Amino acid sequence: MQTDIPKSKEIFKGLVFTNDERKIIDSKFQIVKVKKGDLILKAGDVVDSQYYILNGCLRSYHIDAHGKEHTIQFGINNWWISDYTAFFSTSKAVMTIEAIKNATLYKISRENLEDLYGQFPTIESYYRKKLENSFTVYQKRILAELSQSAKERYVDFITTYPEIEKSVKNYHIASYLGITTESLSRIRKELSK
Amino acid sequence: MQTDIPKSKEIFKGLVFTNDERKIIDSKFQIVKVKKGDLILKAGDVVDSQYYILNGCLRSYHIDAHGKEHTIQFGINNWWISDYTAFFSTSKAVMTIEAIKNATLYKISRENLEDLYGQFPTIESYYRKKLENSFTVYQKRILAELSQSAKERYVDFITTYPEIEKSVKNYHIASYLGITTESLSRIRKELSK
DNA sequence: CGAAAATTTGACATGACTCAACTGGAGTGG
DNA sequence: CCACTCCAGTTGAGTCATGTCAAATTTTCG
Repeated sequence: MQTDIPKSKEIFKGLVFTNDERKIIDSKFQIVKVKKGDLILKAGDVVDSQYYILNGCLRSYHIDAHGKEHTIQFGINNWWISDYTAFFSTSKAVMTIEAIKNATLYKISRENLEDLYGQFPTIESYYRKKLENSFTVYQKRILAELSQSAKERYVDFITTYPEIEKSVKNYHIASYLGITTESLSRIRKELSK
Repeated sequence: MQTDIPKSKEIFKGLVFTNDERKIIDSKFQIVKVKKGDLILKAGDVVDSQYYILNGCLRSYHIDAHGKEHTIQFGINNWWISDYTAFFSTSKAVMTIEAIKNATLYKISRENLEDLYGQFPTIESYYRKKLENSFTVYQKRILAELSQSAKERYVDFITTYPEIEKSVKNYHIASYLGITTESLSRIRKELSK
């Protein structure tokens, strides 16, 4: 039975709960299995959930005015993914989230999450830390875009996220770095020397 | 007397407190006056405070490996400023914060802030919202850097932040947009036609 | 195996950078 | 009140990184 899987042990690894507490927490999450190519969220959708990634690989991307895709985030084991901008402001999604590989997710709604915040302060501070971390990661990315060449950013990417590199296509990486696949190809050729 | 200024009325405009509560809150903030050119934080410093800007204008910037400055944030009336990456992780500052104009700030230490969190849940959620907003702003900026030309980003900047444009030099804006002053000058010439 | 998808390559275009020189204004001091 | 300096902004010429478009090649996978 799916409901017997102790999701809280996966998700909140550092936190301590009693068995009864774990039952409550686990009941707030819903297992979602997606296949490669599936979209779990489309631009324009109402966003009322976020997703913990048990396994698999996903990416969230934005399609700009010229129809080009820009990857904002990849997600693998143990990461979270959603359109947070829309999730926070209860506005419509500007991002699309796609499974790059088959994946198993634990979905939680805003409502259930707020329930957990109320009952478990440690969960609220877990999410706060997560948000603070994401903020820091975003700031680093802004600085990287302002100060580094495409080549430097690519090298940083593959050294920082070797696990992600294994799971995604080069054109996904290009769309994360903000360059064309052709440019990425030339950078890779340069580096292989 | 400085301590009689009701800081909480400025800072937490939407929130309701009793007079006694306001006294407690106000006591956690310290008034700091800075002159144009002053640095309130330098890269390498320990960061244990954040600042509410009552008036004036500041910017936070990072100096990269080639010695170039990249402005991460401007701050004017009613905004907050700090090196949040360092503040959150209690690590050393990577940002420098400079007063662009004389300014009056309300400073709060991490310790005092955590006190307030404990006593006033509405303050904790005020800061959560603030963080969520900043996250959203950063995401927009990442997407702008990935998908827009320097000219488009400049136009966005001056329409989104007309108040800031008034207070800062063009070379500050250039360092925010990630372009040289020469390029910005050419963009402005183009637009003036 | 064969078709579709992903990547690479080539030729050329372009936006932004670099460096150096110049302009115009805002003080400042003789 | 002029000469001087400093600072911000502008302009010009040449360069470079990355983009565009088209075609060739390689990889993936049904």
